[in-house]
Amino acid sequence: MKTALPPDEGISPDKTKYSTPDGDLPKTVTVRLTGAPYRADRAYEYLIPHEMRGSVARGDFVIVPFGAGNRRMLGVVTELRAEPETDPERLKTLLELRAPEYRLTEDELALCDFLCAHAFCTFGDALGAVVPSAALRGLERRGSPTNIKTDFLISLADFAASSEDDARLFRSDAQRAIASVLRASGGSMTASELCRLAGVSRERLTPLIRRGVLIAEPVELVRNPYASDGTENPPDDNILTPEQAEAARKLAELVASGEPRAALLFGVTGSGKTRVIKSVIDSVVASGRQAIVLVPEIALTPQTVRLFRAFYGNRVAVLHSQLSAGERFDAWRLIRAGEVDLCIGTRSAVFAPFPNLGLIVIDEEQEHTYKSEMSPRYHARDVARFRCGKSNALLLLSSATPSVESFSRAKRGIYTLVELTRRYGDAVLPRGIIVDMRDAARRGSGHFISDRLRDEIALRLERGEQSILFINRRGYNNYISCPKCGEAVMCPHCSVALTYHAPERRAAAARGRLLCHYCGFERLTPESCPSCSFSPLAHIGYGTQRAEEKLHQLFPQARIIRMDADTTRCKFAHQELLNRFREGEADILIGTQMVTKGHDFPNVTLVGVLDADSSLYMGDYRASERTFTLITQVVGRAGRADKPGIALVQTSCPDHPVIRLAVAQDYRGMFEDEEALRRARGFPPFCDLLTLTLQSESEELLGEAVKIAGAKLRELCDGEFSDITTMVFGPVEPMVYRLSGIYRLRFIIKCNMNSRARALVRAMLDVLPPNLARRVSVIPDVNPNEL
DNA sequence: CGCGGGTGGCAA
DNA sequence: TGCCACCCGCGC
Repeated sequence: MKTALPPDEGISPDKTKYSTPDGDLPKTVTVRLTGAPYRADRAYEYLIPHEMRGSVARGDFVIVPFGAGNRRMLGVVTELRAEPETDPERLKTLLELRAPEYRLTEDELALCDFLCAHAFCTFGDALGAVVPSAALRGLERRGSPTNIKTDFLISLADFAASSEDDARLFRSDAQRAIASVLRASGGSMTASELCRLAGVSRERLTPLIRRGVLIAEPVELVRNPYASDGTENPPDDNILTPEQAEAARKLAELVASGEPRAALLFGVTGSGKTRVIKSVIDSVVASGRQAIVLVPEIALTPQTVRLFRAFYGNRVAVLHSQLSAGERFDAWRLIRAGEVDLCIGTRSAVFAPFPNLGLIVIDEEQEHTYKSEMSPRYHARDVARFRCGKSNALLLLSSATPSVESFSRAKRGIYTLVELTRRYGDAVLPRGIIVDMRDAARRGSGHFISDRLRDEIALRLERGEQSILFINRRGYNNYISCPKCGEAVMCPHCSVALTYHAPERRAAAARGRLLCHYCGFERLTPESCPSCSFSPLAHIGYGTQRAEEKLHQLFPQARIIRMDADTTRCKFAHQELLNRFREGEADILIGTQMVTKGHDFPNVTLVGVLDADSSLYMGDYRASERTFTLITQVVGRAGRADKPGIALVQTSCPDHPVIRLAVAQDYRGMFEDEEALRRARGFPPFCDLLTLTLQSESEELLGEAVKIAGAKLRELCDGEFSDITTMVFGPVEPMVYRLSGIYRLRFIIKCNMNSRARALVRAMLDVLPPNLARRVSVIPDVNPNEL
């Protein structure tokens, strides 16, 4: 169902917008360009031509002449000046001014500034995050409205309302069908809907409109791929338990405080965090404000949307990167116009331009997906905190396994800690059992399903119950290598081994492919070793594909769904696989992280973690925390309803404290250990980690640049920036030294990310001499996911 | 980034 | 001498 937008309300005239702080009409403006590279990303001053005086305002889009060739470039006005700062003789003049309906709001400009300062990006990159690209498209050319899809609202002319003259007015079957559909509707409908219901093509309307029998009125359409979700389900009872009600009351109080607040909603899986959040949103919406709910990945949006649509109907918008440009633009316009109360989406939805923001919820706040790995490299939590600060809104972090950083802040009183301790209906947490795999490992890599796990799966099959198996690796196995010379088959563009993917059609004699999980490179599996021609090659390790195959061997009768990046390529595949599993169309669900979170499967009584150690030794200071989170989440999937469940955790380090804590679902235990360790070693939350990555296609130039940058960095830290505490490490190779043909080396700096530290970063951004800067880039990243 | 001006290598 | 490829600085 498509919704028509109301006509634009227009911009209220406001003299102060068009004059300088002193009340004078401005002579010049400063402009930030949307397409400038970092080195040219400054404010430039331009003269305002006479005809634009009094109509140009801060936030307006303008076309300016730029550079020696006076290229036409799109820019944004950031300041109005009564007196030019530069000699007017040397200034160029604005070429064009875009209509005020495109003007950026003060909130949007502030967000751009925030991103430039904290993520060290260009104004153009910041703008690209703050407004959807479709809102910018077309602005470079003169004025036409951007990517607004229109349809026509069709109604019958008055003289055709009764059926007296039908024979004369409607002369064919198609025309009579149109008339009857319209009469049945009793009013008007969009042309597309009318044609669909009447079963006629669009062209059939034209003659009727030309003769005036039908009246067509253009309307703006809103594309909404989630329109059919949820509204059909009646809301379930939403009575809160006393504990939940108390949590909701506390949080609503924070929202109503009229001050910026932050809280951590901490509760085990199944404790009803979502119900509490829903209740807080109710109070936000009741006070005329709007809320944003962030979820960690696109795959989790449909279920969240369905839930909230059941309550708020079509006053819910969705924003994430998999929407088409038009869909995203339409959702954005509805939000900006205050036509919806709630926006659900992934990281980028933190920019949802609500006019009166009251709440930002970050669900599963510890998830690494909230940190952007591309410019602008922001963390949604930081942007949310900034926005909540400006709007006196509540930032609500929610998790069963909060990040150590956030829980530490809650402990120190920076966030209000709101805790839910009881599982819904007093369901018990699944019993966790550690399975020692050291014996199995000795028997060879083929034994990655222990006897114990096999027996438990068999038991579930017998009872008609379901199992979920989690394995942290996709593909058939880790890599293939030569038993003779020991070489693994590597990606030609990256310094990583390729992963073998078996052909999906099991009957096919086709050879499998080798895939690079980093750059996407793909090749046929070689028959023999590329360096010494030895054959056959050995397959090392196992992934989801091989585990699935093994399960088929062990349980030929079992129905298995595999869920990983390869089986969820297309748009709604993820949701569909989960639905099928929930409907009982399969006995076993096996997959990567995506099987671990956010789904309620009442018939699942067994959860198996095939290799709990895989994330334990990845050399990152968060390895323990991540392992804990992963295992805890997947263990929480078992036995949510009336049936008790068990969780088998296979590991080669059965005595490792983190594995034990995770199996016991002891978050606080993990937190205490981890906090002590990080305090001792100087890791977040006791400092920030800043990386400066240098990258180049040329290994020599990179080496040269790293020498210069390293010397300069240490010089700055010991000299100009000796007032702040910094520790410099490196240069070190990232996990992957060469990626898509680009070599990378990085410095790691421990510091507190304040304005002085940011000044240090900015100083580092132009340490390279221009000849080197052209071919080596310097990329700063604050608290990156990968070290 | 992309222009323009400078430079230097090289063929005629 | 003339041409072009590449380097480099700058943009208001």
